[in-house]
Amino acid sequence: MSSSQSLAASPRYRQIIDHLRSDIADGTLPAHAALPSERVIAEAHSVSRMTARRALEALEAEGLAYAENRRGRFVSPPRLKYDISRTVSLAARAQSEGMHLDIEVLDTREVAADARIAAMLQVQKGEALFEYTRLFTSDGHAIFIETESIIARRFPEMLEQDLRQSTTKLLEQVYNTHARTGDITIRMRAVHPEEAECLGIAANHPGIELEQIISDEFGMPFCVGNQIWRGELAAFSARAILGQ
Amino acid sequence: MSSSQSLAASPRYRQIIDHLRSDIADGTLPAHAALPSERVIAEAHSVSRMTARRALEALEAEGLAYAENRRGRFVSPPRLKYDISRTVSLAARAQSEGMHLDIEVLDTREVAADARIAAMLQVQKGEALFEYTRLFTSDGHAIFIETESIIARRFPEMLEQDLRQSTTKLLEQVYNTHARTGDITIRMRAVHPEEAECLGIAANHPGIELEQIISDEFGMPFCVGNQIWRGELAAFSARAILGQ
DNA sequence: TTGCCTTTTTGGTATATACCAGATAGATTT
DNA sequence: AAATCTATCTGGTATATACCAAAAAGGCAA
Repeated sequence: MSSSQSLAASPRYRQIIDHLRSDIADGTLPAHAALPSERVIAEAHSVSRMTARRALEALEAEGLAYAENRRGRFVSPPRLKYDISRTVSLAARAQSEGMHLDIEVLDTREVAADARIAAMLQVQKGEALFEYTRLFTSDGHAIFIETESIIARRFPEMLEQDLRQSTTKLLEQVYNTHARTGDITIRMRAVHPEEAECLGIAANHPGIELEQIISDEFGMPFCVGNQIWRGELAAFSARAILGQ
Repeated sequence: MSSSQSLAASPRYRQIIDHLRSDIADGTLPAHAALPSERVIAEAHSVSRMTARRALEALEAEGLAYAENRRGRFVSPPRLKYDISRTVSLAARAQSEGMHLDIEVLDTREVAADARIAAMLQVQKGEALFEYTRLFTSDGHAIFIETESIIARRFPEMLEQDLRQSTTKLLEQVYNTHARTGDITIRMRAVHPEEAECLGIAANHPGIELEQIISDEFGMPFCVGNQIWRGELAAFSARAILGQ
């Protein structure tokens, strides 16, 4: 068909995007509502399924929708605001703001520090570490996966504790270690296939990785945390104070 | 062909990803080198062009490659580190780290504040603002676009200044206004088609939006900045101090 | 050297088709 | 009521094809 999309008309997949975007904006499609399936859109707009798919994938890239594997696509809820300059423990803060965060422990293990983590924690390579991976959900919807690595000799029996709570609080109450600084790095990347499975979303979903090194009141780092967020759900805020 | 991809073998497009990823990791394909084109990959791996495309798009999502419109796909360079808790002016800091940032002024204009920006700047809706949009590049490669809005009556003749420099410095030297705090919000979203054109990349490219409200030593906000970064090029760092 | 034109290459858009595999809902059986 | 089966829905993977438009490269003429 040689007449399609001619004369500077916007591409058909973009017209579909605009249509769906306005349905989301005006509330016709509320948060977590199912978007029409690829086949339904293809039929309704008289395009091929691949074109419908392109439109839906663009909405995902914009952060307006997310896909659950072979289940369908859904409208993204509002983003969760995370103030990185005031909180190490997100769980505690979310609860104080009326939001409920659930924590599920996916895995716990004891490992030897590799070069990268050893440098961050200022210990020898090979130092024994406790690691645990946890899934944070709200309202039944996965938000991010976190893996923390702590120095084993400093926190004996740590893995026997109940890890379904703020570890900052746990380390304070049980081990008398107080978090004082967090050095944070944020970058964008796609979620790996395994992470996507935990999060219940499609592989290659855009995500934000947040890594933090937590140190005590003496400046000694004792914990490295690595979070991978569903990109469309995160909003990080911080306050910079400019000495000079 | 019913035998393809059976028996838990990974999908063919993922095999192509792995192949290219290792070429990037071991330096066979250095930063900014052209990746093989869709047609070349299709031929080399005996897959259809669409499958080759899926692999390349996944590499983009991972942040390992970027596409320039109808020009080809290229290997991403290392990320630019931006310490948000110590700098408002990225340009000055980048230069001090031996990196050269070029600034190009895309547009300047005088507008009336809309409700959103008025609230951020604590002025009446309709207040006159100066706005300018600038493109930041390094080594000929676009990194992010920034639009700043400042209160016009506080900075007369601002648009007649040379905007190809750190505005923090400019406001200090010309108007004796000192930036003291920056309230920053970071979130992931795709770049809009117009932004993509400025950045010289394909539409829907994953990006990171950084918004900051800059206030003076009296706590009065005087500037709102909005940056949209090519997601694969950004790494934001911050230090949180936990005052309990 | 400069400017122009043509050819080639590149990704962008779009269709039509096919089969697979996980998820789900409804009907049926126990 | 609980378990199971089954048809149907979903997106996931994959092929083959077509034409378009921007970009780049090469050749040619002024």
